[in-house]
Amino acid sequence: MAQASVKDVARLAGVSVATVSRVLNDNATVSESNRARVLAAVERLGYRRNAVARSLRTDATGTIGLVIGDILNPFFTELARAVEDEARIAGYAVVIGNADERPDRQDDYVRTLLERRVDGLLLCPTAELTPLVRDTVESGTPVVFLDRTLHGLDVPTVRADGADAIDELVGHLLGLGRERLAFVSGPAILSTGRERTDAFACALARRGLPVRPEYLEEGDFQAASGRAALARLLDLPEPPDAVVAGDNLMALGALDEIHARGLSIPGDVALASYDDVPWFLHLDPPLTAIAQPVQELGRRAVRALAERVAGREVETVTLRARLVVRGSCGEPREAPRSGKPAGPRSGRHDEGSVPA
Amino acid sequence: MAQASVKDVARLAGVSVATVSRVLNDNATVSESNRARVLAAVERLGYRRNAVARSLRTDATGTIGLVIGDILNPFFTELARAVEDEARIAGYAVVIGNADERPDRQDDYVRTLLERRVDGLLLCPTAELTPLVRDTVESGTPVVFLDRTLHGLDVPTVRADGADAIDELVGHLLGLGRERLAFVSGPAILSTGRERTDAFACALARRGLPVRPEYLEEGDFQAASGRAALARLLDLPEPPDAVVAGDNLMALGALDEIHARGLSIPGDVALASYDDVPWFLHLDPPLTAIAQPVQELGRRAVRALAERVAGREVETVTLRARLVVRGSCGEPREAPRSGKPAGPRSGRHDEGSVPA
DNA sequence: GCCGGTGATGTAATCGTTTACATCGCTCGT
DNA sequence: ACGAGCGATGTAAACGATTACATCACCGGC
Repeated sequence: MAQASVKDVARLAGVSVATVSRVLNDNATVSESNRARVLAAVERLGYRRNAVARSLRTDATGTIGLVIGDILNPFFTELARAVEDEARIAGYAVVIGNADERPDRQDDYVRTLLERRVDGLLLCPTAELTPLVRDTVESGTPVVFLDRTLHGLDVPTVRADGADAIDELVGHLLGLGRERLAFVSGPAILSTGRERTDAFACALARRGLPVRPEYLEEGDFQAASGRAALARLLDLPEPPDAVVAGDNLMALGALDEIHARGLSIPGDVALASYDDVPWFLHLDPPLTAIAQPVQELGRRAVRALAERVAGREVETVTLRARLVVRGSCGEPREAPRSGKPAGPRSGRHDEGSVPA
Repeated sequence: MAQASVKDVARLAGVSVATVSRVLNDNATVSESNRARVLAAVERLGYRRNAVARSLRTDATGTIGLVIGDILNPFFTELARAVEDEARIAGYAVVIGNADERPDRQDDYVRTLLERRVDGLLLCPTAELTPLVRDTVESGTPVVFLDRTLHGLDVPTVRADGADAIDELVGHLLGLGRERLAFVSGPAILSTGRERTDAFACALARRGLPVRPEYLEEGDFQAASGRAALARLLDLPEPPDAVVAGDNLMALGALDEIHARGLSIPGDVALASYDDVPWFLHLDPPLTAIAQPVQELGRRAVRALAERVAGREVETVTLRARLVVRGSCGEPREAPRSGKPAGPRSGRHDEGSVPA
């Protein structure tokens, strides 16, 4: 079932391939009658333009590569969706790669994406700056970093800054009477890991409070590490009365450990998370979280990349994350949607209820 | 910053382009000395093979297209990840498209994927069979359906059958004393929607129980519809005492409505979901769910597609979903490991292939 | 009536590979 | 010593599009 080519169309329409190409790209004047015949021939043959050949000639594939850190992390998933959406609007197809937080995998993807001549690359760089990434950006390939950045490299980056939100969160916790705040951070080698930790420490320092080192746990942005961190924190002689997780997966792990110990949120310990994911709202109590403007992040990244592809310079974009207060730190201030007032409530903390 | 081409490499190595190509594809005999020089030249120039030109010549892109139903649905996300993983192993890159459950969007993607000459297509077809999809499969393009199927078209499909699991779930609920079981189904036009509903009705019928039409709500696999369905169910003069949601998003909506009314799970109403997602485990109580072998689904789909690309015929693959009992229907049985062989519960997601 | 201009079209080169085929030395068997 | 056979290499033709350039017909102004 050989696909028809321009040649076949040309023959059937009784014109030259040049004319066919012209009507296909309508970038030159073609007589109305010929245009009609070509279109008819295209229709008849079910002709579909071969983007591969076209790309070879035009040196543009209409494709961008997206390499994300961990496809199982809802944050990246949502990001991928946003990128996908905006790319579609901009006329790009997206080839996606999951680095799984491993530099070698990241490089594998970067390599095949370059071989495939993507027009540009959206990269959530892994911890280390690999030689390949350095070469790539230095060779002039359009690259934009997303979510994370890498120092020492002049690459436009689209990211969200959560320092203010973290500060606000710390204020919120202290305002609710919490006194022993702990933070479960991501890996310090990742920009997103370090920044959040710093912001937390800063927020405490700014208020003249000490940063107790035993309240600073380092995880790896995965659920298991969050759980382990919580276990250590709760085993402390003087456990924290509030915990902030550095990302949504570690919050999940934290939640686990807290449940496993039969502790209540926020009664025994307050919990909040960096990253907001849809189902945080459906937890009991709903989780207070710092929401990144994920959609906007994706959009801006694609737009920035498109600019780079067009040869224009772009600035780094820094958006702001914002605090979303729910019930998991105590004293929720959002009034619930009205429904039937609560029926019988069991005395235990684990019954489904929206805070009154 | 023009990329080096085979020609440049050939010149630098003092050989012909044919020789360069031969060492690059090591499919013919090349003298050791020449091979070394070519490799050296490749290194020196930082030569990267142009996959576009290569594809044009070889008529293979090493790329597959994946069009999923809704990228925000964790089920599809996980599926995409599995596909991505397996594709990587098989040496394929994945171009992903999010149909957002809209036939026109699906077709948009199919079209550009075909233009880009993907070697094959993995498709979670939307409700309707569009002419484009029909033409595509009839024209001989390798296509494999994933998760869902479309009647009247001879396309191999990789999917999971949940009928047994649903039957088991119904048994479980009845065993716990629930008497009024409701089901929130997906759209009947989707194979996955209809099948689950049928299985539910069947499970009741098989036990001689009536299927009360007011306990059969139809949603659209989105959270909002789940919530609305629950609202209607709970407003019934005689509301159900157990609800099964047809997918994870509708379960989310259901959860919402139940919480909003201050009802307790499983005290006031039992809740279970088709689809298992990681955080169900972290709800309080953890949600009983039917887990699809998502990883395996993705793997098998890619393998099937690879076979089709290689020109071989493949059979439809039907895996089995399995029930995961947690606490949301009452009487949580922790530690399901040993003891009662009540149901032959395979330990892993990855098991239970059933030929069509 | 001639000539330059203009608009429509065709011819052919080109993008960077792969690969069929031709070529060229060698070696080996007789 | 000679041709067959073989291994290594090169030449050039594809693949299917786009596009610079040439061509051609025709028109109107002088």
